[in-house]
Amino acid sequence: MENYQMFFPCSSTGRQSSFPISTNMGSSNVFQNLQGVSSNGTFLGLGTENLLPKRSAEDVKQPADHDQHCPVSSNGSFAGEESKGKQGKKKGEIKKIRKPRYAFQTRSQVDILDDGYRWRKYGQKAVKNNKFPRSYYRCTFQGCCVKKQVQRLTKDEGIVVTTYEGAHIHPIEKPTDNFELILSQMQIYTPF
DNA sequence: CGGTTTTGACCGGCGC
DNA sequence: GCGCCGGTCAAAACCG
Repeated sequence: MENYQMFFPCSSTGRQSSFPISTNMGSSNVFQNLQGVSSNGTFLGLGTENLLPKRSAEDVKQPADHDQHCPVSSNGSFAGEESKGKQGKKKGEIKKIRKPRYAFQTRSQVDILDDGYRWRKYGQKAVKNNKFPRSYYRCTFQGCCVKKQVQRLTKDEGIVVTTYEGAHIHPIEKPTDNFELILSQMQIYTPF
């Protein structure tokens, strides 16, 4: 892996903090950060807000008390119980609760950034106004339903946009290289 | 042989 | 109601 440049939208404080992690910080790289990337309607509602229909905004009493109500069976085919009727529109009281999503841009040659977790790809879609497909990944740890999607920008194909959804319920399984170090430094520099 | 990727189908939300 | 679109499913292929 080479040099990373990450931009974190931290809207909890109202502003957004961005700091590059790079070996060539000197180069002028002023990327629009994620909440502005929606110019083509590709990425919407990023940040710490829940992507909920606005009418159910008051129903969101439990933001993240127990994230792991995702039924993950052992062999990857999650939601295995409940029969498998996909069209059966199972009991409707459990609404689809969107977890907050966090995204950052990375300048990298490769799409797959080794962040220490193990991911399984479960989908890939072509997106409008973008010649690169978007890949959908899910954390393979049992009970952990963190998802991420990876997409390369058309405007600058050296940039990979990674969007995380949810929080891991387990430590990093495969601490590789210095990414853990980078993460620790990020916590140090984070202004809260 | 078990886990992962691929890929077309399917589903729900939303705008018209 | 219909069609578009983003997201997910799941079976088959792939791979170690």
